[in-house]
Amino acid sequence: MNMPDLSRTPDDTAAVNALRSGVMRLSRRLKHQRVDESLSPTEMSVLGTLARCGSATPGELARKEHVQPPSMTRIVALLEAKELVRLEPHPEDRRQKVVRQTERAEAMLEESRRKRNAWLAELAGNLDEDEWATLRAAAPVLEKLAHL
Amino acid sequence: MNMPDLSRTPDDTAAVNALRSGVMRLSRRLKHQRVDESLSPTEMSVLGTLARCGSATPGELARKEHVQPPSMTRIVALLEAKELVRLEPHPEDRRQKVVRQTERAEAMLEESRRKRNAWLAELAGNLDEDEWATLRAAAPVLEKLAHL
DNA sequence: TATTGTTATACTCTATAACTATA
DNA sequence: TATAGTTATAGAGTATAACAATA
Repeated sequence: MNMPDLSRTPDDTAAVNALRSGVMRLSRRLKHQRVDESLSPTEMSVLGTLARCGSATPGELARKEHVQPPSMTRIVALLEAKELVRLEPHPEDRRQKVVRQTERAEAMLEESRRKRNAWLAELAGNLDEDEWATLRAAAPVLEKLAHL
Repeated sequence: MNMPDLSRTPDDTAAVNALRSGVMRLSRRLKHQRVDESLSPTEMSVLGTLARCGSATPGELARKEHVQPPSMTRIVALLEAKELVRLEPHPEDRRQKVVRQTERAEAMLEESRRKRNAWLAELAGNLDEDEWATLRAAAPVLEKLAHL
């Protein structure tokens, strides 16, 4: 039956709470610590996704970012206005569109990565080596969890 | 000088990106997966904080949740309307107030913990033991990071 | 004067519902 | 009929600015 194991260890409840509260508070701070004031966290995330995938349709992006299609329409429009993405016709389906990042987006991402790294590194400077290693290991798992 | 170490390892940039994107997406999903539809994530977080600290002033809560004071005023008012917190006069400073959780909040938190645990456990069921262990270890570090 | 908290107001992000065009 | 995307609209959550009460 593939039952979810609800009682792995006794302290899982505490871990779930800490995870939720940590994620929520950190996300609130990340919103403020945006590098480019004119780009929302989701816009940044979309650019990151495009950098990895090369290109995607608005629908695919909406599913990946866990956002509703109308929200993605708006986000893509904003990114296009800033010349960070380009919209091309879909080769096989005239209903769909292909979203692709521009060279400008690539440059901006590089710049933004540097600044963000500095900010988080400064924050992480208050962590000891073990704690940082834990976090680094957890990062990909968090991403996986967010996608499930 | 206590310089932040910007170059701990070469893959830190990737880790920072994964951490940010994972945190943002997970927070978006967490918002939807709220147990009690009538309670926002921050309201839940405030209740969690109060459960740990016993009591706090609105100002302290705003700082802990990384929210501006006017936002906390509103949140506390909403919680009070739901009879989940009680406001008492501050014993030494008549400008301040003391926010304290009610018995009702305690019961609700217990109920909510159970449901959330089930939801996250189901999600975490798709992770293997190692991944879950990593996440459990990372949870307190995430909280620490959010507080820095 | 400085600080705590509140009121009034506006903004950002996202959602839902209804619509258009294409499959 | 079903699907991809858009338009119009509303709502939730937070912020900033201006203010009141107390220190």
